[in-house]
Amino acid sequence: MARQREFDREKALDAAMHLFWEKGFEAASLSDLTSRMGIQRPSIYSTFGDKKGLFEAALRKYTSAHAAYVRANLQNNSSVKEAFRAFFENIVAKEYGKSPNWGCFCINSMVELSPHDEKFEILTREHQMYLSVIFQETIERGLRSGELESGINAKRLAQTLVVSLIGLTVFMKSRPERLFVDNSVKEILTLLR
Amino acid sequence: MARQREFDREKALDAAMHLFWEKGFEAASLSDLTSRMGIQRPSIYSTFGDKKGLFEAALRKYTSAHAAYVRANLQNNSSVKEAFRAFFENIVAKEYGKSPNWGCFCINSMVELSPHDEKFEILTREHQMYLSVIFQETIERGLRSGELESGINAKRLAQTLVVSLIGLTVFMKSRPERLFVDNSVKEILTLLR
DNA sequence: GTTATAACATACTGATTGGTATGAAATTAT
DNA sequence: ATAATTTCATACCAATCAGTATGTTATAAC
Repeated sequence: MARQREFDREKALDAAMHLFWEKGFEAASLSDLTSRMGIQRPSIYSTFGDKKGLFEAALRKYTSAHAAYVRANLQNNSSVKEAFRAFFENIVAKEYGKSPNWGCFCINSMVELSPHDEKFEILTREHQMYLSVIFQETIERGLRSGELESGINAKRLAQTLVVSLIGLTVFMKSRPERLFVDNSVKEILTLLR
Repeated sequence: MARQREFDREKALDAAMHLFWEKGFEAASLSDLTSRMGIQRPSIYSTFGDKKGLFEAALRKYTSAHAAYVRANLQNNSSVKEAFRAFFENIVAKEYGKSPNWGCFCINSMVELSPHDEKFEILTREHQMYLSVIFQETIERGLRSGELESGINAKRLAQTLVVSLIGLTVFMKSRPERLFVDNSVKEILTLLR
């Protein structure tokens, strides 16, 4: 018994996600958002509450898609070492393919908002914890199959790979020589022995 | 033949540095800055040009102090392995000591500004390159003394430690369980064999 | 003491910020 | 068709933004 919505909520949210990803929370203005989302200001407020609410919805959309991407990538390959190698090299290749490099929306948000807003501190941390679990399960698969040495501490190594991934992603935002990054990936992967 | 400046340029710059460190470039307003620096708006503009100029001066002050800190820390210890262990553990302990955790000003700036401003892309990248050189020199000292295995690639390992340090610093902003970070540090340090 | 110069504090600028009030248009139940 | 309801576009709000114009105050050269 009312007028039907004219815009696609998910498409609009996707546009907001990309803008926040590029610019961060502060630098993305409502004017930017309305033009990129293709909707008017009151539609944003009625649908997402306020700017922070929209940001949170966008970040949640990103993290769930990102987790699915990581999971699919690591399950893709029967060899665990090869899976991690391809995963890291893909990320490097992808980031060097586009210019400029916006990095990871979740990591960007961790840097910008975590110390100022507990909600985002938790949200961004939990995503990294989730990635760590995916990594750990993959490593444990390699232990079971005998591909990895039994002396490996799966949890500890998974945590280290998460930290390394964050470091790589952030550092690539400053566009260092690719050799620097490639070297680091090689060295990190030696931990999978 | 003119009135003398009433404020201490370095003290004012130091206050600006800490505000930008906490809030980032966008979120730190001129009103914030004037009140924290203890000077008036025109003094900022006459001394530092504009907001970006002030930010750049603050970041340069930070990076040079940070580089000196890192250098001093690693030269402090005759054992290279011990020096890196103490260095990483100090950083972790320091970050967990204070709440909230503002991370590293240079890394924060890399995330916020590098993709949007080439000047800061270069400035932040060069600082990481400089840290990498310090790390490399320290590793080479360990190779010469025989403390480290001769098979180690000093440059590659130094680059990896830089990436790991970035990852740790960023991740700690989300205040993960300390065990997570401690585990990562232990695992990373196994690369120094 | 006079004059030139630079730093000072105050107050202001136009533009932009996040957020909202208002009324028209559209849809469905009755 | 009418009434009820929700979305829409437009226009607006006070507050804040980065940056500056202006006039006063202090200093140094002469």
